[in-house]
Amino acid sequence: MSTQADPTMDELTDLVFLAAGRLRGGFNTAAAELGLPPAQALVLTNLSAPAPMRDLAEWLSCEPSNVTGIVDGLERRGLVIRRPAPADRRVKHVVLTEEGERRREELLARSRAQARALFEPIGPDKERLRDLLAAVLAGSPDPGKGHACDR
Amino acid sequence: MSTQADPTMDELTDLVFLAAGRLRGGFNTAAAELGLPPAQALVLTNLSAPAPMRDLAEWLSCEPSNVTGIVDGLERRGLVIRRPAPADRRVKHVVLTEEGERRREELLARSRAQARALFEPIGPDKERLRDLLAAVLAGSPDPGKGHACDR
DNA sequence: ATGGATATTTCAGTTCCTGAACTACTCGGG
DNA sequence: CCCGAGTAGTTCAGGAACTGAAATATCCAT
Repeated sequence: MSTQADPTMDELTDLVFLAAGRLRGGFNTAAAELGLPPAQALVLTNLSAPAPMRDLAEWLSCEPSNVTGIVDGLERRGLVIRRPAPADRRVKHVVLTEEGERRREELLARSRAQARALFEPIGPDKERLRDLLAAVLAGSPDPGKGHACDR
Repeated sequence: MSTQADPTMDELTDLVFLAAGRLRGGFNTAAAELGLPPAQALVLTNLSAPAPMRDLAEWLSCEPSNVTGIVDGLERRGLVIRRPAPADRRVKHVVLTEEGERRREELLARSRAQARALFEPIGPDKERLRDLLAAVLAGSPDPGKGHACDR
């Protein structure tokens, strides 16, 4: 296993970060326009259905104690409520309000528009790019601490 | 310009975020092992040569006032000093100390190792992936606020 | 009923980040 | 030479994200 510099590899990591940065920049801008800080907006996108705090923490790759604060913010803004799960009253489901649903749709729409604009240049090669990235990610298991935050 | 859902596009954005998340997770872990918070580690990697605060802010896509705090942290840790530029005494160059240089090398080594591990699965297709991403990024200009932070 | 797990919260402490106001310096024109 | 416009950096107040440890409430198996 060589430890030499690998220019292609370095370019590749830079490009992945740059591409993610563009997407994230667009997402954060869209979130800000809707009056949402990044982490709260990120959680919102993940609420296609009610979800326990625990799942959100796992999805965000962060400590559960952190999720408390983020969901507090969403609750303050009236976009979400906590509903104790009937089956197990320890767990609380985070559920979108009507306003939360609206805000989420708007956020997704804007986010997708950003993505479309970014990937426009390669047009037909979209599938090829997707397959390559999928192969990369299928390769090694998630080592945790991915930290989706600041999408 | 259609506003319909585009499954390929959505997969693509998810994959880019996932890939970036893996890299970032590895980077943050490496940084933590070296006793550095993410943003400070990130700045460290960008100091291949002394740089004015201004340039760092631009590279990070953040406000100059933010860089002050980050560089303060690096200075507290003795990894960096501020040196007024002789040509223009308004600007301060951020310069690595000996220890800073060592820490930077170690950080880069670990970061590159992570990247190698991640991209291993696609082996020979590395170049193809790089070219596709390069094409994507060459397409539209940087709208700013990319926020490289939390690499 | 007891005790060991699990879900969430609370709290203290750090880091990151913005926007506005401020200091220090540069540089061109009168 | 001095003045004013512009630029680099800092300071300050405030918000948001994050961790780790300790506390609370609940579940479940014995």
